[in-house]
Amino acid sequence: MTVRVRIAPSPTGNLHIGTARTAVFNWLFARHHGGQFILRVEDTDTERSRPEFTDNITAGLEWLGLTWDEGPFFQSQRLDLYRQAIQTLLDHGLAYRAYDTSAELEAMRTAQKAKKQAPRYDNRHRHLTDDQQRAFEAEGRQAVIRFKIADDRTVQWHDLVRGAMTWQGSDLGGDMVIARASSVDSIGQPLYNLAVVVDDQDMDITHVIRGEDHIANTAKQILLYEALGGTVPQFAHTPLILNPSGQKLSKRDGVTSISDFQKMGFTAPALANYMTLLGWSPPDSEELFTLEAAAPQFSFDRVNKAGAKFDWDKLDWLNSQYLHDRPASELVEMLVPYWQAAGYDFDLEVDRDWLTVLAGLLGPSLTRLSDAVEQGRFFFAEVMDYSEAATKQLRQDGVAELLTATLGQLQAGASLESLEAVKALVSDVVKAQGIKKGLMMKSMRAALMGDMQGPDLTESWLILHQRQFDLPRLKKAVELAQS
RNA sequence: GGUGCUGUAGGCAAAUUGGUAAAGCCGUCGAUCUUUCAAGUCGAUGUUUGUGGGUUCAACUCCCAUCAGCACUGCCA
Repeated sequence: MTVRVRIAPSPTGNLHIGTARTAVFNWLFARHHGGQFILRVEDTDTERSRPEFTDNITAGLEWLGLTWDEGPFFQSQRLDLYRQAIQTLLDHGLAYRAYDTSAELEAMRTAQKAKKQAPRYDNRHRHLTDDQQRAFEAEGRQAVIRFKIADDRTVQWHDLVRGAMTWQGSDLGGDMVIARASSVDSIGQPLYNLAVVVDDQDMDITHVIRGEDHIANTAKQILLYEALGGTVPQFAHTPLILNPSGQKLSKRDGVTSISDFQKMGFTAPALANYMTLLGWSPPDSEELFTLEAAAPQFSFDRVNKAGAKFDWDKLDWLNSQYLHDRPASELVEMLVPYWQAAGYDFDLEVDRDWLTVLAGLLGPSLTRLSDAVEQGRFFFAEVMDYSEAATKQLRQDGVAELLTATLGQLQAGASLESLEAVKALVSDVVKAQGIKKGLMMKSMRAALMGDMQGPDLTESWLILHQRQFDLPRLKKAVELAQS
């Protein structure tokens, strides 16, 4: 039997990192076993589901490289299937209509809480007589459909991550609602637990891999599988991703959606790599890998049981590792959108080579792609402001002369076609002025960059020279040095 | 309140069936390289596996108790 797994996001928000990590594990497991990875959009909640979220989710999965083999399927298009299943349960006496109003249910729960009892449906409508039913209908009440859960039933399964799991029927909250309220001659909107089981069965899902917040649902779903006469898949409940205080990472924790990470300048391979490391550890302890490389090694034996706190430092480090490895030609493609968004002045067509060199210069010092905005800022404008430290440097003894001499060479048409030429010019000035190279370099850094730190000076100078920004900057620096 | 799950250094984690705990990574600190920053390289730092018992020659691994955290407890998914 081939492995078939699925990711079943609900389009009630953008692709969340928790969902994405679950998708990663599913994808890895499918790839490892040469199985299929299916995308199913769980949009049975028509109130909260939105098409733009579906778009965000599919785009995010694609961006991460989590390509699916089948789908996307939409639950909203499969309602007949669910209604048939519900009808079957009704016909077999495994489900029934309950006429409780929300006020009645609320009153029941508050009473239970007051008595320090666990809130649960007390199955009060499980054995309604025909007369009672007609009476409720006469009142104009609608009915939900509840699936019977026997209190004395014990549900057990072997979880691929957690091992033996046991759940008592009485702890499942009473007979569960599987269809929303509707008039008695119809079946209302099917609910999550029912739809999931029908779909997983219909799609021949062999392994259900999801977050551990679904453990209680699993017990309920197993009962539904049995009632519907299908084989029960295997389950793997993965640990949750936690915030710094140890709670399930949620929207309240700030950045949690994949598209946000993307905007912030994280690369897909680094993010995917990091998500894989959250809860799983590779057998060879090599922590830098692609999803493709991880797949052959992936198994639930090495998935941790405890939740994992999200760590920005490590994500940053992973991202920087990917960035430092990228060739300039590849890097420039990733950086250009950020420079464009920042409104920097360049023409992609004519400046491509120049931009590529710049990307190569900045690459090794980038942590996030967005860092290229700040780090690249002064390459895109003819002149810039001078920092305090730079100004101080420019006003040191001998600096005005040194800059004037350099300026003179440039104006005399000194050619700066290569790094060697720049270096030659530097040593010429150093020799002629009888100064230390350090003073020359620091002063030129101050003059050209307006700051005392930044990327390699020689390379930066060459890049600036290609845009003819070095001359005006030098002029301005001389003025500053003499003031 | 109930049920379930989890508990190894600041974070992620490793440790085949009990057999020298903390490998590896991030972080932090330092050194080094360099015109600077970052990167890189090298080195240092963390201390007994939530706690208390028990079984055993031997326990992170097994048993009991206890504490804490988290998750779930919807006509959301």
